[in-house]
Amino acid sequence: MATLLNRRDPGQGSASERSPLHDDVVDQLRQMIIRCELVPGERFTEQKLVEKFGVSRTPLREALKILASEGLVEMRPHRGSSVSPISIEEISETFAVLGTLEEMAGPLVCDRVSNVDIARLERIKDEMSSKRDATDRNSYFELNVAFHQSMIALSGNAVLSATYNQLFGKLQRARYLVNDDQNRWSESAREHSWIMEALRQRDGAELSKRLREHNSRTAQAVLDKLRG
Amino acid sequence: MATLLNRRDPGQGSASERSPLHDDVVDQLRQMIIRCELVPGERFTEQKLVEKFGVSRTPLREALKILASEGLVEMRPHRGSSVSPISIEEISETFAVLGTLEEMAGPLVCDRVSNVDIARLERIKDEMSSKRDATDRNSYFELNVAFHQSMIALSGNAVLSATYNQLFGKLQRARYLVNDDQNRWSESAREHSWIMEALRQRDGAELSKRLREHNSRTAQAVLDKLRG
DNA sequence: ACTGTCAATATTGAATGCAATCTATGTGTG
DNA sequence: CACACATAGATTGCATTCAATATTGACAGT
Repeated sequence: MATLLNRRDPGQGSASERSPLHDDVVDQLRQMIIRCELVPGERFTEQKLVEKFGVSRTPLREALKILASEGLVEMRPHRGSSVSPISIEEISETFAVLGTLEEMAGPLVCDRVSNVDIARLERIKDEMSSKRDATDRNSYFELNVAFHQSMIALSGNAVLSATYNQLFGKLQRARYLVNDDQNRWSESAREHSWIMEALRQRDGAELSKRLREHNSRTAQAVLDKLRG
Repeated sequence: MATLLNRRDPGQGSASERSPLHDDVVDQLRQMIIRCELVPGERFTEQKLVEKFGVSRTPLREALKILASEGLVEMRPHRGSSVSPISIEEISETFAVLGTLEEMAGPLVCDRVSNVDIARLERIKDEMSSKRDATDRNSYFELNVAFHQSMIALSGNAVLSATYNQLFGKLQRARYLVNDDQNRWSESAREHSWIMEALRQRDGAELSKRLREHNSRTAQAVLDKLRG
């Protein structure tokens, strides 16, 4: 059996908190679900997962509970767990809420953002552009997450940020499906530049507008892909 | 959010859909926390809770995990669980996000609401008014939850609704503290009537505005209470 | 007397075993 | 031949046990 126990690096001399076993399982399962290595709707028995991860059922079940609370897994009493199906309706609704949250964030971000923050976002954006070849799909993907979530985090509203991240996570699978579209890819890069421009000028209203535009276009691309 | 789905169905004598043990624990613990019977910040050992609820540690820990994902409980590895402290900052931020979500819901609700829906909301509102004596504080409280959550549910956006409910839940404790203020109570009743009026006229923009106003006033009252 | 270290105890994290429940297969009856 | 029902196997839910970690208190050294 493959026991992949990557404990969080305790190498730092500081009193590092060792992560519980189920955290590893959560991270790995989440990635597998996001990358569609586990087919949406597929039911998995606990036995199978226990063998795959080399842990006992207790931490495994805890992991499933967490993923269920994130909406990636569905658990029905006595009937086992399954990967949540991708619902076009739900994806569409999630994009709508995300758009509203980004719009809310715009002015808040512009009020608080520092030049250092902007530089950091620029770096993420540039790195994203450099990772355009198909080999680095996953890196690009992670950088896109970092870009958007870092942006919203600058609002200073931790609840807003957490809510945003949670909903963003629910879209990851769907985004992943559309992540190989080169046209959308370069279009998205341009939009990121637009967004940064509004941010540099600290124009809250304009930032809101551009974020919403970007959100809307991304939603369109993802939904088209899902339907076609 | 998914916790709202698996409700125990009391009417059916058939044991076809029995709810898991931990659901009861979650419901009871949540109420105790919301009603501040468990002091914020207080740490509880699993042993104590096991004795109190008469279940074993396994379902109890599952319950704690769920409450942790709702933000009512904090769990630190090897250091036990505690009731999340009430942070004024967090309460304030949560109100802000809720206000934005209500604003988003306004037009959606007005586009879809039926006369039957309106009648149901009216009934809730009227019942709320009838429960103004201090003996029925908890009933009033529950009805207020039902009023707001039912309203947002009418948006037809399930993700919006679930997100709203989740954030609303995080505010319950703070609301409970201010729930004995007679002035705010009658003021709130008037605002509910205003809101219903905009709804009956299907004026989405106006509904948004009044929802935000109500949200803002409630936030003010709660935060004043917390600070004073 | 104060502080740092170490052992004893308490408490949580994980694993295993047992009971309850669901699902699938096969049999009998209309 | 279709359908209802019963039984066996599989799977989940819960309880208990074992292991790892944190906390508390005492003791020795400065």
